[in-house]
Amino acid sequence: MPELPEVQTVVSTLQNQLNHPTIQDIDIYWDNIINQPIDEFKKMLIGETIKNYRRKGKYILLECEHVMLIIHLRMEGKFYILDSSIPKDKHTHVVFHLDDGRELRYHDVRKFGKMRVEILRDDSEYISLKETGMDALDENLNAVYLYDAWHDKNTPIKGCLLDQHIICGIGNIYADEICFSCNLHPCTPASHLTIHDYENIVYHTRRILEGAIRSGGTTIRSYTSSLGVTGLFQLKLKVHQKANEPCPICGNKIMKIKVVQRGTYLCPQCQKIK
DNA sequence: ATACTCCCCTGAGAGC
DNA sequence: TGCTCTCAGGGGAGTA
Repeated sequence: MPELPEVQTVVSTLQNQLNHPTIQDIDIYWDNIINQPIDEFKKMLIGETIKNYRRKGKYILLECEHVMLIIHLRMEGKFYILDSSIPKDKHTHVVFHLDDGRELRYHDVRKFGKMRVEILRDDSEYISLKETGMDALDENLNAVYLYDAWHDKNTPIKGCLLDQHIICGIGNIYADEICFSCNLHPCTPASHLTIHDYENIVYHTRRILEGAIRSGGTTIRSYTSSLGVTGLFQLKLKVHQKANEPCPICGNKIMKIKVVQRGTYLCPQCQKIK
C-alpha cells in the first residue's frame, strides 16, 4: 500500500523514465478510476505535455502546461511504462499514449485508485487536495503545529497520524513505526501527549519516512512500485506485520490489535498507554 | 464537531 | 481439488 515514501519513489521513477512527453491519446477501461466526467478528463489532458513531477502527501502531481493531473494510488495503484506492442493485462485501467511511442499504463488490481485533471492553479485550490494538511516532510512541520491541532483531541494518536487533514502522507505501516519509535501506545489519546512527545513525533516521522525513501519504499503484501522496482524498507520495519515476533528493543512479543478500524502492531512493553 | 458504518474492489488464505 | 467465507485497507459519503 503506497504511502508517502512509495509515492515519492513512483514520482522519481516517472520523472527519470518519462522526461517530458506529450499525451496524444487516452484509453480508459474502468470509468470509476476517473474522478470526473470521462469526456472532460480526456479533453483537458490530450495534447498536454508533462512539465514537472512532484507529490503532496500520497497524491501524485503531474504538472502540464495548462493543467495538473492529480493521482491517488490508494491501495494498489501503480504505473508501468511500456511499448505499445506489449499486450495490456486485465488490471490495466487507464492507458496514456505518449508521443515517443511508449504508453504510460495505470494498473490497479483493487480499482480503488483515483485520478482527476484540474486547471493549473495554486496547490491550495485544487479540489483533489482540499482536505490535505501539511505534507509529512514539509520543512515547516513542527511540534507546535501538531500540538495546536491535536492537544484537545481524545482521538487515539494513531488515528491522528492517519488523518490527512493536519499532516498528510502517513498510512498504516508508518503510523505503527512512528508510534513504536516514540514509545507511544497507538491508543493513547492525543490530549495525553506532552510537547516532548510531539517533538518526538516530528523527529521520528521525518527520520522514518526519509529512511524509507532512501530504501525505495516498502514492499509489503501486493504493493510493488512501478516498473517492477521493489523497495527494501520492509527489512527495516520494527513492528508492522510482525505479530508474535520479538520486539527489537526488549524482546517481548509484538502484538496485533485493532485501532480506529486498522490492523495495528505494537510492543505492549515498550508502548504503554499514558 | 465527532464517531461510527458502509462502500468501492479483488485476491489471498482459512476452513470444510 | 474446489467451493465459500473472511479479511485487508484509503478515503469519501452517509448516518446517528
